[in-house]
Amino acid sequence: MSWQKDRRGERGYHHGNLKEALLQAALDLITQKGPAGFTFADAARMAGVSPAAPYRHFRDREELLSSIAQRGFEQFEALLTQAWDDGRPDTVTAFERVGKAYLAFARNEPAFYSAMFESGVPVDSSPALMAASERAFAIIRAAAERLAALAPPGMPRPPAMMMALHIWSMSHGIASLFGRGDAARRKLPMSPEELLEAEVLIYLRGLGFPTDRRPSDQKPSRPPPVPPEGGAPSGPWGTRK
Amino acid sequence: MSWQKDRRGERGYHHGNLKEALLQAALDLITQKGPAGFTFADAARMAGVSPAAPYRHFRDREELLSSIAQRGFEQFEALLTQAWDDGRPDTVTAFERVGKAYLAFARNEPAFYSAMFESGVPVDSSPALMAASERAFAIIRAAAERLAALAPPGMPRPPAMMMALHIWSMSHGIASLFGRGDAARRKLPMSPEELLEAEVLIYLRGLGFPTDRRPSDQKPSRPPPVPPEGGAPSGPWGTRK
DNA sequence: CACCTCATGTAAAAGCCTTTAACATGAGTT
DNA sequence: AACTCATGTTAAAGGCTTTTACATGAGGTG
Repeated sequence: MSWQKDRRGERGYHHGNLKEALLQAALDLITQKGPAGFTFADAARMAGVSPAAPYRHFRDREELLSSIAQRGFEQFEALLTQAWDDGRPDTVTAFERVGKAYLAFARNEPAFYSAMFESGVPVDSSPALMAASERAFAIIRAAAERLAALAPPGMPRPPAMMMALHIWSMSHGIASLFGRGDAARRKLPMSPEELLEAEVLIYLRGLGFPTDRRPSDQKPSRPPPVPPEGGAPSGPWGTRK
Repeated sequence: MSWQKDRRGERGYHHGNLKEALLQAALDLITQKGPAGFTFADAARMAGVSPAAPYRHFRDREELLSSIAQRGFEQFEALLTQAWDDGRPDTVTAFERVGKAYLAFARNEPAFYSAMFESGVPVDSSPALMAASERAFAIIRAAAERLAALAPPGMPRPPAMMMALHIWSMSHGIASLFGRGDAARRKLPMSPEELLEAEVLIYLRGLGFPTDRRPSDQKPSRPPPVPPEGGAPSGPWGTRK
């Protein structure tokens, strides 16, 4: 925030930090009007420069969008990394934190999120973007890898890569359909977080994980054949019918 | 196709079927250049009318997009209905057909799909759009309802609505991330269909469904505690490790 | 059949965006 | 002090969107 003109509107011929200012302006605009509504000229205006100035920093409007998407993936990766926390305190807990972080990102950074996934910018539009995207996914993949190692033996077990893609698609599907607090298009009878948590729990149970509550990291000797004796409600969706 | 001008380019002052022509043109344009690249003027040009003509049929560009999205949902609903086929020959088979239909729609009708989900048009932008969207989801919901009724007792069981949302989010997540053959952004080590099928199978197993192969519609008396004796590989992802 | 009228098109114009080209400034270097 | 190159500016071409005023002609009326 310190790049701003010296106090009152003053600013020499040169901006001093136009690239950053443009990225920030674009982000704000996307937040307000969606990735489609954002305009190169608007961003320039917001930064206080002429409409041609941005071309010194970005080949065109799409390159700006792509840069934003790239930064989005970088922040996304940081957030996921932090959520994963290398699997502490236990793999499953950390894993679910990653899912929630995914939703949190979509909700808290809708501008980034839409630049990343809904702006029409192809991931392969730049190698840097592609790389950033892959680094972010690598976190999910690493988490899936660890989780896969815990899967009870004796159960058919998909490759870790596939598990990672499953988790990614669940998170992404929920975030896309119901995720953004503001642009939330559809009404839900529950929070996206609850929805995702339940989905992941059922999925993990399908892989043989015990899911009655926080399981420890020790592999169970067998898959849990039956829910906790007697029929007390379990799982995140309340009482069974 | 019969509305066309009388043979060779001739066309009176009036077009005769401009609204349809515009919708079709827009669809073609979106297919080629994405929902962002499509232009009102382009559609007019393609239909052979002046740039102002479309305004006699659509309030603005967004209303055209919204109309396309609406038709998309209608076709989507029809496709899902057909896939579901009221649960024949058995609920699980039909259910998986619905998932595949979802992916097929995304792949075969990318223009509709992006107008529906990625064009920035909010579902609540028109009551008709909202209604069409809800009718499509209702198919998934109905299928989930039937499936839920089959879930083995003795297992915690989420509401059918939640199951429907889970299935929707899985399908949508995969379709969005990996779905479009052409605009396919990311490489996958398998087809989206395989990915989704595996995901749904694991999910259903998590709900206590037997998934070793086509289960019949009769409820099993107990959840299947252990995979088929002996350890022959099962499930859609090959041998277990 | 002559006449009316209204939906549907056209033309023209205002306003905004994008992008390029030619020119201006001034920060950092020598 | 002089140079130079990155970074801004102005001007202009070309599109798109949207509105306004006007034109056409299809279908209904008497």
